[in-house]
Amino acid sequence: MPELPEVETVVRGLQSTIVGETIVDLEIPWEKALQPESAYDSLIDKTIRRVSRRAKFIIIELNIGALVVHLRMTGKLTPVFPEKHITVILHFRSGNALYFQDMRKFGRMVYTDDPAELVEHLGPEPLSDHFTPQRFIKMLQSKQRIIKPLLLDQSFLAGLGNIYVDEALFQAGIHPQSIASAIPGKNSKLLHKAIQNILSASIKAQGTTILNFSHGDNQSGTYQAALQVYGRKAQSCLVCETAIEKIKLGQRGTHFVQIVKRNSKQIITY
DNA sequence: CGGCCATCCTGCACGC
DNA sequence: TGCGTGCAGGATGGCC
Repeated sequence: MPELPEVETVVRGLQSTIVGETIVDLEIPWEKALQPESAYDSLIDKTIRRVSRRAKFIIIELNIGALVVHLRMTGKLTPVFPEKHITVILHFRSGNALYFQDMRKFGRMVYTDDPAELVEHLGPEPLSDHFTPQRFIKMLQSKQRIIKPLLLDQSFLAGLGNIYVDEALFQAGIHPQSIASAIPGKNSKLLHKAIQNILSASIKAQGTTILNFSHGDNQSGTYQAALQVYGRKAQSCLVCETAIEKIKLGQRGTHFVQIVKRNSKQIITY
């Protein structure tokens, strides 16, 4: 499922393929995927000026307004014709096209005059200069919530999903059920560093590809090879050989190990 | 405010 | 082989 690094990878691809294209027609095989209803008319004859990202949202700026896209679980934006699960097609004057493909149909495209409004509820970007360790420590200190669901809350911190949250907590040696405000500053700082390191490394690897759906020359990332705990239930921890546990936390599969013995590092519940 | 649940969807793994 | 069931999950919204 696309999280920040995967969306960043998609955006970089789009920047070199669709900027400058003018939309001349649309096909909408799955009506719900494009909103509002008036979007069809709004998009005709619009030219793509720039493509950017805010957390997991893709912002396709047009000469008037913008198309804000969220891929959710299984959405993909590709210039290559996908055989199945197409929800929206943008046809360009050049003859090229952009296909919105989404097996589970959760993804959405929204045309808006004011894209900023659609992303104003989001917390800080984890890789921005504004997201300092000091700020993160303060953010955690003010929350009595369980750390894992808190990190998944996009209004708290924007861009992390289930995979990278499990990985970051493991790397920082913090139990996913810890109460945020009880985590010592020193460990919050480690978590901040883990979040940034993991996201940066994953962007470099062009993201994580967990589910590859048979055929499809999808541009797949390689970060899955670097995952330490996600999807490794009952396998042994790569640091200490303890079996990785999987529990349900806030309705999400959650992977962790109780104790990491080597380096005398321990997964601690605060 | 936080916790919990349902909703949206489909494909796949599983048991029989 | 094929059927039924459960599970996966990002975001939102309703309820307590």
